[in-house]
Amino acid sequence: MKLPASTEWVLHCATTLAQLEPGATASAKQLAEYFDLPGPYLAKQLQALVRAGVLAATTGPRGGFRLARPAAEITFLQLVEAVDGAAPPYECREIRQQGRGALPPEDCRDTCILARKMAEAHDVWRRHLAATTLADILSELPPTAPTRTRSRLTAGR
Amino acid sequence: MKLPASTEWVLHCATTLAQLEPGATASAKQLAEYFDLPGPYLAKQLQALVRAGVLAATTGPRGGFRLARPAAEITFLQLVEAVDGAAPPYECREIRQQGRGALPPEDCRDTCILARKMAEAHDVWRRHLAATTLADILSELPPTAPTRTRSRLTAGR
DNA sequence: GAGGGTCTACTCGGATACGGCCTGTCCGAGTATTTCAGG
DNA sequence: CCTGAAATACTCGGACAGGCCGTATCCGAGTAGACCCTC
Repeated sequence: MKLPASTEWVLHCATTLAQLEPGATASAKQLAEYFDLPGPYLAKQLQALVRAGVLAATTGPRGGFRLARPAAEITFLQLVEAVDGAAPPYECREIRQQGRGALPPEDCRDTCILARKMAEAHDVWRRHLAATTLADILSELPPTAPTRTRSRLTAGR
Repeated sequence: MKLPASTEWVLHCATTLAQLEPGATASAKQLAEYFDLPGPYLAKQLQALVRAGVLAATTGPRGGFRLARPAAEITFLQLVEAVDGAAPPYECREIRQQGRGALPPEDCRDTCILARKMAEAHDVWRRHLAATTLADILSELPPTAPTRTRSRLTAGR
C-alpha cells in the first residue's frame, strides 16, 4: 500500500496556492521550480486536481492554477483522492464463494466480515483526512510565510 | 494506494486456520484448493506470515501451517503488514527543503505539518486494524462453521 | 493621442516511452511417515 | 510379535519470468497580453 510520490507534491502545491492573494495564479513551471520537481509531470497531476474540481486553471500569459474554492473547503482527502483515486485499498473478490469451501449464496447476503472490517478502517482513515483543510494548515504556519512564499514564487516570473 | 490481492487470501486463510483444533495443521495445497487460489503463490504469502511470527510451519507428511499464537493475540494489522510491509503509504521526501522555495534547516526541526497529518491518519488506520483479532471474527461466525470448515478442508487430504 | 488589428509568447491538455513492484510459476532441501526385513 | 533402519512421499523454502501501474517526457491547441500601425 503506497501512495504516489506526487501526493506530497500536490499537498505542498495546494498549500502554496492557498498562500497567494485571492485571484492570483501560479503556473506549473513556477511551482516546479519552487520545489525542484519535474515540470511536465507535475502539470499532469495539477490537471487531475482541476478535473477533481479542487483547482481552476487559466491559460495564456499570466495564467496558471488557483484554488477553485476557499481554503477552508478543501480537505486533504480531496487532494489525495484526486491523484490516487477513490478506490478502497482492500478489494473483496469474494473468494469465500470459490473453491471447495465455497459458501452457499444464502450465507453471503451480507458483505464479508473481513471486508467490512477493512472498509471500516479505510473509512476512519478517510474521515481523518477529511477533517483537515488547507485553512487548518495555513493557521499553523508562521504569519510571515505567505509574503515569503509569494516573493520566492514570482522570482522567476 | 492499493493492497495486494493476497491480503484477502491471508485474512481468509488465517480465519480458516483459527477454526482448526489446537495443534492441527493445514497445508498450502489444502488452503489453495479450499479457496481456488494459485497454490505456489499462496505458499509464498504464508511464508511471509511465518517470518512475521504469526504462523508456524511444520514440514513433512501431515505437516502444514498453524497459528503461532492464540487467535485472540493475532490482529488484522499483523496479517496485513506481514504481506504488505509496514512502510507508511505517505513518504515525506522533504521537498520543502528543495528548489527556489527551500526552507532553511532551522525551520525544519519539526517534521513537516503535512507529513504529520498524513502519519496521524495512517496511525488511526493501524489502530483500527490492531483492535480487531481473529478471535473477534470467530465469535461472529455461526457455531457450525468450524466443523464445516474442518471437514471441507480435509476432504482432499 | 486613441483605437483597432495582428502578432507573439506563454499557458494548459492529452498522447507517448521507460522502470519497478505485484502476480504467477517452478524446482530443490528437509522431514515425519510408512514400509519391510530381520531378530 | 517387536525393533530398527531405509525408502518414500509429502511438506515448506527460495529463485526465476510476465504484466500492469506509476514515473517521466514530449509536442500540439488555445488564449491573454503586448505591440504596432493607422486615423
